[in-house]
Amino acid sequence: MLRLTKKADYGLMAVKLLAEHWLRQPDEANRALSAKDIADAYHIPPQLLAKILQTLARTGILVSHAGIYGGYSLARNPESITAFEIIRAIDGPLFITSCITVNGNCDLVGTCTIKEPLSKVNDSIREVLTKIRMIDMCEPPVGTAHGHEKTELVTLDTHSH
Amino acid sequence: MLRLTKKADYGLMAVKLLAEHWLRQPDEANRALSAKDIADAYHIPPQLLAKILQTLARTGILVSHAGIYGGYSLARNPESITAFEIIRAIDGPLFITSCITVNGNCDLVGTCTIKEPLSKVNDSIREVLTKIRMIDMCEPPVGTAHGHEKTELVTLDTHSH
DNA sequence: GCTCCTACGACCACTCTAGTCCTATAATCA
DNA sequence: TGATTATAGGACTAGAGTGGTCGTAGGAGC
Repeated sequence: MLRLTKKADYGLMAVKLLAEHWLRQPDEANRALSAKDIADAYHIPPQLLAKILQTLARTGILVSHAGIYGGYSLARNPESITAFEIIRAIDGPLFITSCITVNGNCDLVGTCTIKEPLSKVNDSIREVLTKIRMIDMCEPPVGTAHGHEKTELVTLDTHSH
Repeated sequence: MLRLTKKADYGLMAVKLLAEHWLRQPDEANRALSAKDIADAYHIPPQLLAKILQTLARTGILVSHAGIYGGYSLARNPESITAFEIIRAIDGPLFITSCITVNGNCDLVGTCTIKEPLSKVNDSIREVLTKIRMIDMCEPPVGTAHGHEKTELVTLDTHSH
């Protein structure tokens, strides 16, 4: 239950990578990564990721640059971009129940009695997601200093199966 | 995004009604309501609700009584039943990302970098839902006293768009 | 034995998700 | 100018999940 779509997952991963790239590139010029670069890094279908990045660009979270050496980069610095923004841009507005919709419609107008208690859950989730800034999701040790390997990012999948 | 299924909605509404019924019926005998009673009260498809209630009975949240004057009633008192239990019984376990699954599987094993930050979101949501007890969702003033209107619950849809 | 209820498997229409394909357009470089 | 590399976005599709129905079996009370 309550699963995000894969698109939102992909979007978060992409923006996280762009944020890390941003932190490693002090000059504004080289901050762009192409959709294909990001897709390759995570083994995501490139065309699908491209669409997601386009959506994020349309929302103003990313900026796009067409042409050779083009790609996507953050529109703002990664401190001001929250997980909530990204998820909402991709998956649409947050409504935990079928009752609560953009215009307040409900199939069960008048008979639904759980709308009010669950709208608090709504708010809580939004709050939690808003507190997660992209900079918080980046790898802490700044990277370039001591032979930062990409594979180091993979630390917590010690699962079987 | 992050919407519960209608089944979970229905389940919550049903258990809420059963909880209120429980509070109004001091004697254990008359605490059961049939699936049809509840479905009629909320204009929910009766057969669908029946399945939901069966699921909740199988999970131990409700107890069922076949035969005439049968139906469903709470298996425990409404203070000890949480929204989380009900939702999980109906919609399955809580995993916000496609990455986090029951056995830790991930399509993107090794490349997914957002699993760890989002598992905290997972925990937060679980905590919020666990704090909501069914008794908290019941109408406070015992209801029958002063012409209690259902429509009063609908208060927070002042959205445009 | 009749009636009212739960129990449950099978089935179906519909929507959403994830992904592909194709064409158009913009920017850079030789 | 033309080739290349990139974004932009519409059309489409297989498959999964959701919401709901139908039919049948069986338990309980009168």
